[in-house]
Amino acid sequence: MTAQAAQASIEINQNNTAEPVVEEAIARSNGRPRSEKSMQAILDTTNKMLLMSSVRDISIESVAKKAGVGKTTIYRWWPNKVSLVLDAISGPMNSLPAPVSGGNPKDLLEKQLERFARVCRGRGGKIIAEVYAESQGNAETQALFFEKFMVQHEEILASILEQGKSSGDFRTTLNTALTVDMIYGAFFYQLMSNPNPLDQNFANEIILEALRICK
Amino acid sequence: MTAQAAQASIEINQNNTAEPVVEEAIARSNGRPRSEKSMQAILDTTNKMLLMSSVRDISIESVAKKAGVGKTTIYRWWPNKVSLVLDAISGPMNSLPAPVSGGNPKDLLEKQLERFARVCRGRGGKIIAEVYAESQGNAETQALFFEKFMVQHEEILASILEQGKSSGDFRTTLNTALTVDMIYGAFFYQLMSNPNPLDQNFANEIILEALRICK
Amino acid sequence: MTAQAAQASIEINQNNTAEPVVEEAIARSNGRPRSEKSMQAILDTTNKMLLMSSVRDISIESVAKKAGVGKTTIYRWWPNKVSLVLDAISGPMNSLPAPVSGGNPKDLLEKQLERFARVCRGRGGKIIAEVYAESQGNAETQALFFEKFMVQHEEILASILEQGKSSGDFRTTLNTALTVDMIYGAFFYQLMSNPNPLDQNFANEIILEALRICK
Amino acid sequence: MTAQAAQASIEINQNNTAEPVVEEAIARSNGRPRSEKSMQAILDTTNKMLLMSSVRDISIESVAKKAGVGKTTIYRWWPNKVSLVLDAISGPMNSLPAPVSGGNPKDLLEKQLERFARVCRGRGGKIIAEVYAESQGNAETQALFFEKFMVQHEEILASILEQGKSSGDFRTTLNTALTVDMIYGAFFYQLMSNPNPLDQNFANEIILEALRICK
DNA sequence: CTTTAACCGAGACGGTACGTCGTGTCTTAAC
DNA sequence: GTTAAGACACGACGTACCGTCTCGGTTAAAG
Repeated sequence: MTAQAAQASIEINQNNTAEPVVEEAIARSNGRPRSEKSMQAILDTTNKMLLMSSVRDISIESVAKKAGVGKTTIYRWWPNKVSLVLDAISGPMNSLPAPVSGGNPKDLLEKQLERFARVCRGRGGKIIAEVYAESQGNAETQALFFEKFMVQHEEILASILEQGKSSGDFRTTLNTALTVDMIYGAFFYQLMSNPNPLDQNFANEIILEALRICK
Repeated sequence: MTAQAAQASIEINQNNTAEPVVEEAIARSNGRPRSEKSMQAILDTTNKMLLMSSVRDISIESVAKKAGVGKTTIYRWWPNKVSLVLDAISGPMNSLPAPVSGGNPKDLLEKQLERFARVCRGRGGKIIAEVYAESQGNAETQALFFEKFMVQHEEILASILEQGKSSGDFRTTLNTALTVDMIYGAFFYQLMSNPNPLDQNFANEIILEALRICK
Repeated sequence: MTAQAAQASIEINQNNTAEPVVEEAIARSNGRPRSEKSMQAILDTTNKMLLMSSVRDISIESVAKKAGVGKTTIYRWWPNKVSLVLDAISGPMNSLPAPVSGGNPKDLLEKQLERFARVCRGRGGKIIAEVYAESQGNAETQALFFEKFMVQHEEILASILEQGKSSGDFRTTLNTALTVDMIYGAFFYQLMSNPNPLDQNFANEIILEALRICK
Repeated sequence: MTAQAAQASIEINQNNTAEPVVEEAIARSNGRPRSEKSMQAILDTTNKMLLMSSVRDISIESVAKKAGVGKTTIYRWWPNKVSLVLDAISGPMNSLPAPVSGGNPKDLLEKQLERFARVCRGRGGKIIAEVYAESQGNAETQALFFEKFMVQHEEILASILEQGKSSGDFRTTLNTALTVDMIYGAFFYQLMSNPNPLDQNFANEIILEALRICK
C-alpha cells in the first residue's frame, strides 16, 4: 500500500504544500542521506495507528516497532510525539480544496467554515483534538500545534472578517481576534466535550450563527 | 496550616457548597472509617503541587509520597489523576460569590461571565485547561470534567440566554447551546493557546462581544 | 461439609491429641467469648486452600476473605502464616496410628519410618516441605516448624536407635543424632527436589537402607 | 574494587570455570551490547547484600537501587530473584580446589565431603539454604537450584560411590542415589534446622559416618 | 576507489510511574 | 472484649515508555 493510499483513509483534507517534514539541513556535504523509505514508513505507521488508537495511547516505541525502524531514527527527526503526529496528519491534508479567495465576505466565511468543518469530521477531528490536548502542558508543543495547524486557519478567517468589515458586509464593531477565538473555540469545545465525532448539524448551525454574529 | 488556607492560594473561587469529595457511602455500618486527615492531606498536597507543576507532571506516586499517605489510599477513593485534581480544585472554589440570579438578562450575562473569568484568572485557569486536556483520550474522564466542572457553568449561562430571549432582551434567533459553546469555547481556546495566564483584557472584551452577539 | 470431612482429604495422618490450637486463655472473665466457629472456619479454609495452592501463594488476606473472617482475628491468634498452616495441618493428623512402641528395634525402626512416610505421601508431603521452606529466613518460624512438627518424629527415631544400640541390634558406632538427620534429611531432600509428590519406591528403599546402615 | 575481591568475602568456594552468567546470545549481530559493568554491579551488589540480609529480605528493587541500575536491566537478564542469587553466588565459587579425582574411593569420598562442607560453612551455607528454601513453591526455580548448584555435587558423589562399589571398597548393597540423598539431605537438614551457621563438628562427623555407612 | 561522515536497525541502558497485592496495624459499630 | 469489616502506611511487584547510548553495517559524496 502506498503512503498516499494509507493516508487517504483519514478524512483530513487540506491544501498545504507538502513541505519538508523537518527543516532541511542546509547543504549537508557528505554522509549517508536520510532514508525516505524510513520516513514514509514512520508517517504511514503513525497514521495507521491513529485510526485505531488515541494519540495518548500511541508511543514512539510502538511506532518504531511497527514501522520496522529504530527508535533513534524517529527521535533524530522529531523531538516528541506531538511533532510526529502533526507531521503525520499534515500529509493526508494535501488532497484538498484550496483555501477560499474571491467572492463576497459572507460566501467566503461560509466556505472557509465548511472547509474547516470537513477537516473536523470523523476520526480526523478527534485526532486533532487529541493532539491539541496532548500538546498542552508543554509550552513548545503547545506553540507547535498552533503553528503547524491552526495559524493558517486563523489567518484566513481573520482576513475574511477584516474584508467584510471594510466592505460593509460585517459590522465594524466586530472584534476580529475574539470572533476567531469564538468560532474555532466552539469547534474544539465540541470536539472535546464528548467521545463521539463532530455532529453534522453542529457544523451547519455554527455557520449560520457565525453569519448572524457578524452582521 | 488549614486546608482552607492552603487552598486559598489557588485563585479559583466559586460558590459551591463544600459537597463531599466522593459519593458518600450510604450508611456504611462498620469497618474503620475513612481518615479525614489523609483525605485533606491528599487534597492539600495536590493543590500545593498544582501551584508548581503542570497536571501532566504530577503523579499519583508523588502526591502519595508528599502527603505521607499510601498510594492505595489515593486509588481507593479516586480512580485516576483527573478525578483527584478535579476534587482538589473544587475545594478552593467554595469561598465565592453565589451564582448570579435576579436582575435583567444583560446584567446577569455580564456578571456570570465575570464570575467565570475570575475562575480562569492566574494559575487557576491554566490548571483547569490542563485538567481539561488531561481528561481527553479517555471517555470517562472526559465526561467527568464536564460533569464536575463545566455543567454548572453551562446551565447557568444557558438559562440566562433563554431568559433574555423570552424577555425580549436577546434576539430570538440566538442558538442557545451554540452560543454557550462559543463563549466557553473561546475561554478554553485562549487558555490553551499560549503558556501565559488568561489575558485580563480578553475577559473584558469577550463580555462586550457576548452582549453584542446576543442583541 | 464438615471440617472433619474437608480435612480428611489431606493425606496427613498422625496421632496427636487434638490439643487446643493456641494456648487457652485461662479463665477469661468477661467480654465476648472467642468464636470457635471462626477458628474452625479459618483452619478449614486454610486446609482447603492448601489443596489447591502452595503455601507461598496463600495469603492471610485471602484466608480471611474466604473464611468470612476479619484479618485481625487471624492475627490475634497466629503471629504469621507458618503458625497458621502448621496448626491447620496438625488437625488432619489426628486420625492416625499411635506412635510405635514395644517390639524389637528393627521392627520399630521400620514401623516408625513407614509412619513418617505415610505423612509425606501425596499433597501432604508437599505441603510440609512448603511450610518448611517458608519457615526459613526467620529464626522464630524456623524453630516453630521443628517444635510443632519434627521434634516428635526426631525423638521417637532417636529413642529407637538408642534402644537398638543398647540391645545390640544396632552397631554402637552409630551416631544417633546424625543418623536422624540423614534419614529425615533424605526425606526432605527428596520432597524438595522435584515438583512431584514423594515417590512410593523411595519410602521402601530408604527403610531398607536405614536398616542396613544401622547394622 | 574488582568483582573478584567483592565476591571473595563470601565464603563460598568451588572450582567452576567462570562460565558466563547467562547463556551467551550466540552471535548477536547488532544492537547495543550488554553492559558488563552493569552486570558486575548487579552481581556484586547482590553478593554484598547477601552478607547482611536473608534472601527473603532482598528485593530486586533494592538491588537495582543499590547497584545504580534500572530494574528493567535486572529483569532483562534474570527472570526472578532465585536466578539472580544463584548466579551471584556462583561467582565466588571459582577460587576453589578442583573437584577430587584419582586416589582410592574412601579418600575421594572424604575429600569431596570436605569440599562440600567448606561451601556450607559460615554465611555461605545459610545463603545456600535460603535460596534452596526460596526456590520451593515454584517448579522452575526449584529445578534451577538443582541444575545450577546441586547437580554437580550429586554427580561427583554418585560417581565416587559407584567407583567404590566396583573396586570393592564399598559394599555392593549400597543404594547410590539414596546415599547421595541422605548425605546432602543431612547437610541441608542441618542448615535449615537452626539459625546458626553449620557446626564445624557436624562436618567432621558426617564424613566419619558416611565412611561407616559405605563399608 | 578509498576515505569520511552521517545515516540506519537493533536493542540495552538508567529512570519514572504505573496500578496491584500483601503486610501487619488501626479504628469503628455490633454483639 | 472479641468480632467482621475494612481503612491505613508501607514496600515490592513486574510492565511500559521515556529519551539516550552504543554497536555493526550501509550509503554516497569528496578526495
